Amino acid sequence: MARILITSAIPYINGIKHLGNLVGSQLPADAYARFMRARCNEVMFICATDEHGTPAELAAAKAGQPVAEYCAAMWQVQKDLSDGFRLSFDHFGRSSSLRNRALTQHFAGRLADAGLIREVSEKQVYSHADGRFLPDRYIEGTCPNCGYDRARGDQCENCTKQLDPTDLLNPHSTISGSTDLEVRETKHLHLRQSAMRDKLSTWIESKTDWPILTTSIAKKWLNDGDGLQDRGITRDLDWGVPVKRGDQEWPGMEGKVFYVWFDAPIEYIAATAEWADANGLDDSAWQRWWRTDMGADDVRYLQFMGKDNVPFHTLSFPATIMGSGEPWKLVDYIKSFNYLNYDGGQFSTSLGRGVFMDQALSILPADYWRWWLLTHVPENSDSEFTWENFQASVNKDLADVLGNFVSRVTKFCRSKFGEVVPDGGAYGAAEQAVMAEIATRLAAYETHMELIEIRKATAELRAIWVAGNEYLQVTQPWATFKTNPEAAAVTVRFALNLIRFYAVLSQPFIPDASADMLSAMQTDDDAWPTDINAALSALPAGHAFTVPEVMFAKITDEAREEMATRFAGKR
RNA sequence: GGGCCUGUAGCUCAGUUGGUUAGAGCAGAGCGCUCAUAACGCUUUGGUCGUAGGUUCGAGUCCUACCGGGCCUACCA
Repeated sequence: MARILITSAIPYINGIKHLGNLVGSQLPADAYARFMRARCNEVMFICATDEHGTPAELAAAKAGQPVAEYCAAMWQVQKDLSDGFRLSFDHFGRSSSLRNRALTQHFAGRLADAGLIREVSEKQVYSHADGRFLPDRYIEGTCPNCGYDRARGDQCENCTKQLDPTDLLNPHSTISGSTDLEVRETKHLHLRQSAMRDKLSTWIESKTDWPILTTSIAKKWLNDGDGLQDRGITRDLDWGVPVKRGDQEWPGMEGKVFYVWFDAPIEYIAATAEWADANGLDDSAWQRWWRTDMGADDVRYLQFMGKDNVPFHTLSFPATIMGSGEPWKLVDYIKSFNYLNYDGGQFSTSLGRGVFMDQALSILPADYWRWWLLTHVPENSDSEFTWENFQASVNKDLADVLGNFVSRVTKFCRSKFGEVVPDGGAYGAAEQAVMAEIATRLAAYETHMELIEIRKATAELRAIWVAGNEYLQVTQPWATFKTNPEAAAVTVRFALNLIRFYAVLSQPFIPDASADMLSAMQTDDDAWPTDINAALSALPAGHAFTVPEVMFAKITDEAREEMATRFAGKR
């Protein structure tokens, strides 16, 4: 039994996430966590909301709520949705927790003690009307290079020239529209990532088994231009972790907070501490996952994230961990994902384009979405959601191949033998042949999951379902029942056992359907199979079962067309 | 501008260190079955592997150029 720590990138607090966000980290992480638990490993699966930063403050203002109140409400919304999608986090934390506040301040203090923090005086744009400093992209004006009148302070979208806010002609705040802006001197802390460049580079170079997507992004940042740059880790905001040096005040930093990207990854650790607190456990309970001097030396730690998160997880956060000089657990494997597009374009939160998590659950059960998303997870390149593909995939795989298998077997048995596993005869050549095929495919499925090749694993699982239908075609119990009822009994007994077996193997991907199958088979034996023969004999003759309701209703053409229209844009 | 990823059947994708006739699922065609959600099974039609060169006994795989798609480029997170 291994100990496996899994973290999913933490979703930002300002609204409901779309399916592209879900499939880019939380969902594949969940399938992996479920698989690893099923294999009897000790798993700690952590997620949280990322609550700090300017967008949260603005979203709260727009909602007319204090930011803390807004975040608390949105945390509950996101928590309910993650429950709705059956995301099996051991804890779903909040980056605004006191645990994270203390840990973030602790890390900053350690980094300062190690000489890895320097104070930098820089010029920032202050908006009097908004009463705040403005991040570069919240300032718009006319591009001095091309004359485009909606160029942002960080870059002109029209000519792609990189800009400073002070370069813009006629700059104004995108929040209030005010032109009453002023450049002010302000002091900030920078993390001296450049001082750790060689150490980080050596570490990344050693990770030869990581996805190319992960390492190529890290190497780009390490080697581009003058190499890895220092990074500001504080902001002039109200909402965030107050800047402190450990538990001491930090002279000159009064009223400032840490930058979200500094405290967000630390929340992985803090959320595990929150988990311990919530379960009435002491500090050693979470430290054994995170401190290599307190039991975490045998932990395997995996992170799941979209590609946009890679620089922070391969460089900034490791710099924080390494720079602390304390024995914190470093990540062992980073699985990164490309993007999911929506029907020829991108999902867009601002335009309301695509399907959002709350809408998805209001239309169809979680398993439908989980199955489609996990069979199309963008592991190698961006992938695309279309309603036609979704309908075809779900109807064929879930309704026809799996659902109908359960239906035909249980209904046939009920009509010929009653609602009990039939007695008589013994498994023969046909059953052995199926078990041989399944054993091969199960091994492939397990290997793919261990390597986090989710798509390939789903393909094997589907093939295992198909094997059940092939088996029925070969043995034809509806025919043998007329001449040799005992042969039909063997077939049905084996097929009923396949249903339980499918429930166990399918659980990482479609947990609700899996539970329904177990319930219909009236068993709670969900042990992962090690001996195929034994696993397919778990339900003995005489064992009672029930015929389940239709497990997966099909998506009709009319419903598909209606949904395609409804989600085309403007939420 | 720079960097990275990507282009394989109508669609979605596999193709391990270059090695016989390039695979799967869906869609299409034909046949079979009738227990089942008009479900299932079998067979089968589709590809000069983005284009043009090159290396090699041999290239989907390696190199170069070009074309198309995408991402990143450090103050959104």
